[in-house]
Amino acid sequence: MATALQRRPGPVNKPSAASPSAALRAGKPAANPSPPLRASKLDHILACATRVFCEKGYEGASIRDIARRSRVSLAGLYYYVASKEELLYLIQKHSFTTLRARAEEQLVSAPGNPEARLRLFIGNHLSFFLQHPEAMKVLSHESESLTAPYAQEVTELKRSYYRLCRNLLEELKREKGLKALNTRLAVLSLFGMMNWIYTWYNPKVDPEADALAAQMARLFFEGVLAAANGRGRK
Amino acid sequence: MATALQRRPGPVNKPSAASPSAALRAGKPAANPSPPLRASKLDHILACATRVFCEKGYEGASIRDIARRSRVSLAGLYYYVASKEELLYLIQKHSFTTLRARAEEQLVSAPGNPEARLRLFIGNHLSFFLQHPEAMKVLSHESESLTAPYAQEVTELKRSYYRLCRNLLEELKREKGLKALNTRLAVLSLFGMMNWIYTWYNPKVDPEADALAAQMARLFFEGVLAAANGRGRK
DNA sequence: ATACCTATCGAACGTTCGTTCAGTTTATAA
DNA sequence: TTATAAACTGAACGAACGTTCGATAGGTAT
Repeated sequence: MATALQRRPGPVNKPSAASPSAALRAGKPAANPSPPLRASKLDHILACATRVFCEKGYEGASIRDIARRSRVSLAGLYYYVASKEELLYLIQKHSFTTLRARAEEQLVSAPGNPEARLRLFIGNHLSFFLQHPEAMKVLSHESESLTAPYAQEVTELKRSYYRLCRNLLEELKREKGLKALNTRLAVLSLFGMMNWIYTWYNPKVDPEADALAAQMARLFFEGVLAAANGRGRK
Repeated sequence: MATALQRRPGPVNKPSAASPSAALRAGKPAANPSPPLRASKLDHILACATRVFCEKGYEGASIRDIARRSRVSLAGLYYYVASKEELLYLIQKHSFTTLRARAEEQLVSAPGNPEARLRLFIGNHLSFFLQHPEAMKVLSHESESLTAPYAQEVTELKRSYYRLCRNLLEELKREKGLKALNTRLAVLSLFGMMNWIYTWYNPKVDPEADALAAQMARLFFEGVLAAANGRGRK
């Protein structure tokens, strides 16, 4: 999971120690502390950091907030992570990777019909969104908070995910002969609909993921299919 | 323009001085400095603050950044504004107020047809968005950054703007008998499409405001009109 | 001249920030 | 038991933060 990027930037002045996260993920949890934490403490820290970033924003959150929330000492955090920025990077990378992996997983075992495949994509995006609201808010809201070396890799992931969706729409365009369809604009509008959800979704009022996906998909498809041909109304 | 809220919160320990911004806006620019700034220095400061908040985010931006950008000394800023938060508040309030005012202005002198009126609303939102991209990004991105007393007033503005749009859609629903239409979901999806633009819009690649509005409106209407009746496809 | 506002600023206040370091404890291996 | 490395921490570092204060000009009114 850790690429060359993981240890390149940042100070990390003790080159003797191998990547601690790698050491942790390997079988040996080593020490004494309470059983619940042993398995993978980095994951625990990342989960806490996600919630803190979600609540206060990346810049507004302090490392001390995260240390308090995860019940690790301030200095202890730096045993697992090189910097505050790396925390955000790991969160975004992990979220995007699993989001895209799920989408691809659903698509390989799916019908060839472009419209059905797009529906799957939308359903996957929204169900993931509502299953991990904090992570998705951090993904949506802090997309500009990473700098030089970290930002590139996440941007790459984002682009490939966007491309996946746009390719599906372009298949649909070909199949249905929608000459006038601006696929870039349509896909970005679709992402706008979906990613904006974190600003308004209220589980007490709004439908669950499946129904939400169905409604948004219907709105999107009827719009795309009807509007992209002649301008005539229904 | 300044309501009771303007001077209530924050320290402002010199009760003798009247609201400086009010004093400024009144006819007397008073002093010596270069002609271009005299007219309304607060507006100049707000414009600079908007750009800084847009570039670095509210939490990531420092008062010193804004002072440097507006060529006012650090302490000088506090002659015009009580706090950093008031800067954001004034920006958001001003943007929302003029956005809503424009929309209402367009709607009073418009045809009674609900669909045409909604098209006007969308066109107004997008043209304002692309005319003031920095301000709209600050509006979209920093909607959670204000706290107790300030946040309420801006939330109120936002709600009334949202209500304006939703009422238009409910008129359409009634007119066309769209029994199955969830207007809350539809309106929030529309705002999602529109407000997400700040994350991707590129003037070199993407259409201008009018064309953009036309395309998004078409996508939205065809989707709403076709999808809200029976589930049948075209 | 005197008094009084408006507008402005340099310098500092106290606090919080991300990060570091020297040191301690704990678990494993010899 | 002793040596070694992993896991962890209290205390501090320097820098940056939002904000305040005392002082200083210039303009206007008396």
